[in-house]
Amino acid sequence: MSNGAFLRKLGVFADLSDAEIALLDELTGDVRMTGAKRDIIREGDRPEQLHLIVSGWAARYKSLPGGARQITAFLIPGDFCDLHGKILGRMDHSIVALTPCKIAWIPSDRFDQLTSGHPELTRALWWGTLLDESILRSWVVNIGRRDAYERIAHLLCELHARMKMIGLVENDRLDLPLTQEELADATGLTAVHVNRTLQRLRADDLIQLSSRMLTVEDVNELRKVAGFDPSYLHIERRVR
Amino acid sequence: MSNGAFLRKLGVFADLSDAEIALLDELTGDVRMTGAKRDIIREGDRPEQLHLIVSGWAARYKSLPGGARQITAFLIPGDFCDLHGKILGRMDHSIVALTPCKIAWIPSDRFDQLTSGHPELTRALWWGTLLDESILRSWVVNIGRRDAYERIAHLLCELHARMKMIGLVENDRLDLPLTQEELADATGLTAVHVNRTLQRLRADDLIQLSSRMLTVEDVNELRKVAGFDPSYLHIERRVR
DNA sequence: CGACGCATTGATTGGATTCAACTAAGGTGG
DNA sequence: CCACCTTAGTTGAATCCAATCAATGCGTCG
Repeated sequence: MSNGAFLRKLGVFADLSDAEIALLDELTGDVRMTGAKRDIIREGDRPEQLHLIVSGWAARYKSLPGGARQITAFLIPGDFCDLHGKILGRMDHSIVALTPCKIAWIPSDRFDQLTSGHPELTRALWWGTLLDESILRSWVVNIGRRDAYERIAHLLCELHARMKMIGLVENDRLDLPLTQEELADATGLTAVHVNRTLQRLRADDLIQLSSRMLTVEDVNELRKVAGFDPSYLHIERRVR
Repeated sequence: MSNGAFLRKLGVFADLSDAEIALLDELTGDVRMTGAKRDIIREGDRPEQLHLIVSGWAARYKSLPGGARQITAFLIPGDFCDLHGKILGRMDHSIVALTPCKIAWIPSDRFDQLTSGHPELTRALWWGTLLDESILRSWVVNIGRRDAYERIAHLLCELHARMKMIGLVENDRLDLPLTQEELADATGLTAVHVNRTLQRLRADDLIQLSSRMLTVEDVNELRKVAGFDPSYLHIERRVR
């Protein structure tokens, strides 16, 4: 199934009926490839299509006048690119593919039909955007109040947990196709400092990271130094 | 009208019918006072009531083991405290009243009725949470990639624009009842450095700030140094 | 009036940036 | 198949922005 990650993610929140699952499945019929380093969506766009990551990594980012860039989210399979763009009317940031990506294109009017007729499904999608918001809050805390060492540790914990949620972690080992520059733009650091900090994390036997594969050597210890509490990811099945 | 700010804010997005406005109006019947420095909601709560700020200022925040605190949002009249808590099931952060606040308590089941029967209203509320998310993204950029001077300038621009949206700015003058420590916890700086930076902003004739009143002396110049682009606040009426 | 919260100022320290050079790996084309 | 080029990662030295530590001013409220 092409959008398995998506259904798996929504499934954490909602008990969707077979009919609703069929509807979602039908949405993701039009899947296209995007090359690495290509913008998927640009700031200012008024989305007529919704985009859902089926495979690969992407990032939301904003560019500043001086040339600096800040990444505000990493997108992995099952994540929507532009649900908020659809509802707010205009994208206030851009999204770039970090690796080659498979992306499902969903016609905007399909989405409108869906949300006007299926309140439970609407809530499930809403839930998804609120999870994004929750992650964003953790980023503010991370960048605002943690030093580089804790900060990178925390980001790695997040990505480890999220990848696990969609079934892409085995033995605490996962694909992490991010350059040090991209990690820097996400954590508000420089690539040089990210490099030195990763070396410390490796020297302290917390992680292994090379050729785009991350192994978390000691999950508990990494979470401890990061001050990572996974509850903000709302992974446990909600009582309803 | 007690919840004028709220309706004004939603009105930016949605053309609500008189019936829908009446529904919202009825929701906000139970208004209570909360004293300054009191927590309105605590991390871990499972909201049975929704809270809407009617008057006063509040802040979302997370506390870190070391005692540090990061504020992730300022809440002003018309803002919901815990919509996401309702949908996600559990609050992943706390909310504190920064001034005495009037807060509308909304029974949770009322909200469920509302969202299951009124898709247009649901979308309007969803829109509100997506606006929060958009502001959060700008905070990540702000803290991640701007220096203290630009950073505080940007925050002041945001608060100026948001207060204007709900009609609480006159002649670029507004109530800003935040201590320098609270500004520090929001910007990822220390109170000492906030103090020095505010002095620079005053010396450069960009702002006046004393005894909880902010006057923006030169909006254009302040926005320029901050790199502030208000479009992320989605203030302009959406084409629908 | 005394105490407390908040703002202010000075001196010092330190984490992260900047600038620059260099290595390693991978891809391409002659 | 190797010379060439590009991209990503690594290392060192100097610099700087913001943090830290500490003391003082000041207003206001019980």
